Amino acid sequence: MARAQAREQARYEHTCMIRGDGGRTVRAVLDRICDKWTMLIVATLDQGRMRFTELQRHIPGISQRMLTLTLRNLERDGLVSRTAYAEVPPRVEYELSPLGKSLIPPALALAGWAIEHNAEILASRAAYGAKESPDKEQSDKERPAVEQPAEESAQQP
Amino acid sequence: MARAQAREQARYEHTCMIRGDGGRTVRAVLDRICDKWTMLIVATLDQGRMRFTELQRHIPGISQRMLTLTLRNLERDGLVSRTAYAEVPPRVEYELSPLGKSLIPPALALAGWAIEHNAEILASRAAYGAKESPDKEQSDKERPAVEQPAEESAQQP
DNA sequence: CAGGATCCCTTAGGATACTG
DNA sequence: CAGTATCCTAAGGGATCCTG
Repeated sequence: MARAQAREQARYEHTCMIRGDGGRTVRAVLDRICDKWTMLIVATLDQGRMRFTELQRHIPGISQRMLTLTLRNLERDGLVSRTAYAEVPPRVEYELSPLGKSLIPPALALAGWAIEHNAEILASRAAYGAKESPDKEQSDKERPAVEQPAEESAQQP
Repeated sequence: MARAQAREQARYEHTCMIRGDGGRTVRAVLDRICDKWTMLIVATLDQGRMRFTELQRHIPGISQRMLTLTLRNLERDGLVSRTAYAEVPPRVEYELSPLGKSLIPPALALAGWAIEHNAEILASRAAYGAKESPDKEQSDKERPAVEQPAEESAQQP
């Protein structure tokens, strides 16, 4: 399995990323930022410091395992700071560090792009699905993608 | 396994992303953009139209399977356009669509952030590793992360 | 409450071989 | 050359149970 290692190396070594630096930096950051939850947590914490359970409630789909894990990584990278109060019912609060906050603007840039071009993407996918497989119209379930779930009623059960 | 579905739904439904829209759009885009190769391909194609093999050479670690797959997704989402020439040795060229190009600036924003704050992150991780587990100093291999592989000699074999 | 420890399953993605 | 088809592994991540 040294092969895999080599590949990873190559990915880092090579200079084919958003030009600006070699690209490894960017690659690394993306790897870090792009797991299922990091961005969500950062975005949520951007609304203010919060404690564990609170976070969990603000981020619907997350499991406490993943919350813990991701928070740990963020803490370790210096994006969020963790403060534990030595109280009887334990209380721990998380908060975006300045570094963490600095991630928000670029993130917003991406968000902006997403919002702005969402429709085009949807259209493109529709077109693509239509022309490529007109018969096998099970083109749904292919990928949840960007389609709004038709906000039935935003009320929770 | 309807549970998993429910979770996914929740993730999309909920309004806790980079505020601006509900967040589902962003969530979706991130999901789409953040796999291992999408950004790399987009960045590479930003340097000009390219054919399959060329791309493969420009993106070291990628397998042709992943190249194909990711390209297909990008094409389908309208980020890249594919042109096949009916020639004897088949030739296919890929190129960023306007939509695809529009992704570059926000991507650069993120890249900029990465480059700018790389050092801080590294420092934080070093500090974290040092204080949390001073004995088990196998803190390497934890994550390749952002550390430059000490560009031994950028010459390929 | 805030998490650590386990178990387990799904999936991204690499390796390899085959075709038009 | 530009893929498609298979097979298979590592790992991301969910569910659960347990504790200070």
